[in-house]
Amino acid sequence: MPAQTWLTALQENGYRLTASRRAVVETVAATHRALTPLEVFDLARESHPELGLVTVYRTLEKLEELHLIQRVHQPHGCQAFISASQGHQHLLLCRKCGQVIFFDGDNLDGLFERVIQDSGYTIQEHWLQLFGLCPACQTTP
Amino acid sequence: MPAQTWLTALQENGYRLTASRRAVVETVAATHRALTPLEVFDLARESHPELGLVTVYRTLEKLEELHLIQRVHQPHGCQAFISASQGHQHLLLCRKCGQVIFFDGDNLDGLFERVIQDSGYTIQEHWLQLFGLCPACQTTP
DNA sequence: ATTTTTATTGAAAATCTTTTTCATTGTAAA
DNA sequence: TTTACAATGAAAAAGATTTTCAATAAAAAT
Repeated sequence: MPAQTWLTALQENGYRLTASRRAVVETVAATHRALTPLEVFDLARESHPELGLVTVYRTLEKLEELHLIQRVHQPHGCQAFISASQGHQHLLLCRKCGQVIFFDGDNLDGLFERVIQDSGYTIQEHWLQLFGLCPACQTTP
Repeated sequence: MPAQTWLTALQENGYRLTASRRAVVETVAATHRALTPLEVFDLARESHPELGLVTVYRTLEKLEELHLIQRVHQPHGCQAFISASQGHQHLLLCRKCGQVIFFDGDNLDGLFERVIQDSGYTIQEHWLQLFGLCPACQTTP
């Protein structure tokens, strides 16, 4: 949502502010579902037709590096991105419309503890994603 | 591990038993880390040099369809597969050597319940993956 | 304001991965 | 055996992503 925040973040990290980047950022920030690079390209070109696909790839790369967006993994593919508003969050995706909502799962610690005990592994990172139907898509068949 | 079981499963589902399929199945069944199609190809060709990459793709597709293998999602890519021994399981991956172990997380139900309440979504499926270091890789820097 | 420096851009080409096509081969059923 | 047709591998096609490069534009220096 906060397109301006992202632009500022890019600038603060030594990246220049360009019309192309602005178009990409505004597109991703305004969309509440995961978008592939090609989808970003098509949407962003509506407001900035000169945009090149390469720039979309490069901008998404930087946004991911700054943790402003995160990759969404789905059975069909894993090249879609969505705004990663606040820190580490888990995803709940609607299988029909693609709408994504975030939630945090604080109570995973007990499980992790058990797995660490049993396996001898150290745990550095985790992914949790749920798939289902959003309220709207439950009613429309 | 049970290469023969997989071959039987393929046969029972109307697929023919060929030397190429055997080579792919044995390779995946014998490996305890996720393999990409290309890695399967290279490994399987050691014992069956006539194997074509296309057949690897096609065989992996069938094994996945029969739930004998499952896709492993990692930051670097999501085209790797690993044996899916028993039903739905969660993954714990070593970031250094790639070794994968499975665990089940029965106590996620409370979390799911809360998310269902809060979001209004129905939940059909979930993915949980942990990343860390296996005991061996913790000591070798 | 103007100039200078240099990151960024988009088009085209190159790379990689995956899928399709198709004539040939090999498996399983008759 | 013979027959039917699923499965194969090579080559081509299709897609996705990355690299190259000359031109451009943003920010810094003047």
